[in-house]
Amino acid sequence: MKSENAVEALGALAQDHRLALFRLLVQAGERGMPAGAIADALGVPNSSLSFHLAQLRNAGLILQERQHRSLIYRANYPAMNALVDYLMENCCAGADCGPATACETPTQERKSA
Amino acid sequence: MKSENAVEALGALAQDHRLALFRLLVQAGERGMPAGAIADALGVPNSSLSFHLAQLRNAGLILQERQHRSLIYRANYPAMNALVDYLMENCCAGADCGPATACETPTQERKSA
DNA sequence: CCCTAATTTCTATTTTTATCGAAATGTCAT
DNA sequence: ATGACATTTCGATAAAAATAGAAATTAGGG
Repeated sequence: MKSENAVEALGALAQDHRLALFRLLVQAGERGMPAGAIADALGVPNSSLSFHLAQLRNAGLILQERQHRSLIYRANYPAMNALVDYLMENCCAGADCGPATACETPTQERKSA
Repeated sequence: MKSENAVEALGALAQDHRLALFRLLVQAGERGMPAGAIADALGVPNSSLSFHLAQLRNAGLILQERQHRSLIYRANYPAMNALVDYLMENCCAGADCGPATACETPTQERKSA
């Protein structure tokens, strides 16, 4: 992961509404949520929510998919993992300090886990 | 961890110089680094560095300690872990997706690990 | 004590970000 | 095609953050 991407991702998360939004999607899992339901859950006007969704999407932290009339958003777990790994890279000057996190979901299911 | 703290911490990390600075300290380990050495490593003017150090410190991500004439800064690993845990809390709608990260160092060494 | 070194605070300027109403877009149902 | 719904884009305003020089602070060495 490049520094620029990490800064962008962190910046996307560094805001009340967006942090709440991202965590909502993280907790919602692979199924995701439509924009309208998110707006209701957060109590943010549509236009504002749309702005924040775009920020998170630009940062690569969430994914968008159309389903009928709604746009469904879901967390990009690999991106989240990459960000956390970047933050903790080469942690602790070589001291043994536990494995890096990973959040694997059925759809992703690579070799590991 | 409260939402406010998380936003503050993420905001502190969402900036080129500060992200580089934090990662530098994360990698430096418990020994930490004096402000001057950090300024050299990052090529940032003292006054700017001081500003950024204060941001990270306010966010609780780094710790300060005086040693002779220098101020030594080091990463606050528990704070980093708490932030990551907050981000990933109740991840994946109950799907099994690996344990939360932890970065433990000799000085911290609590019950776990 | 005084001098030097390390770092921070002050101040002013520029750049970036958040907010939300109103209008535009795109999608489906009839 | 027409109407209704879900969501985004536009535009203007208000608020927050980054930058760096110069002055002030703090601690140690002689």
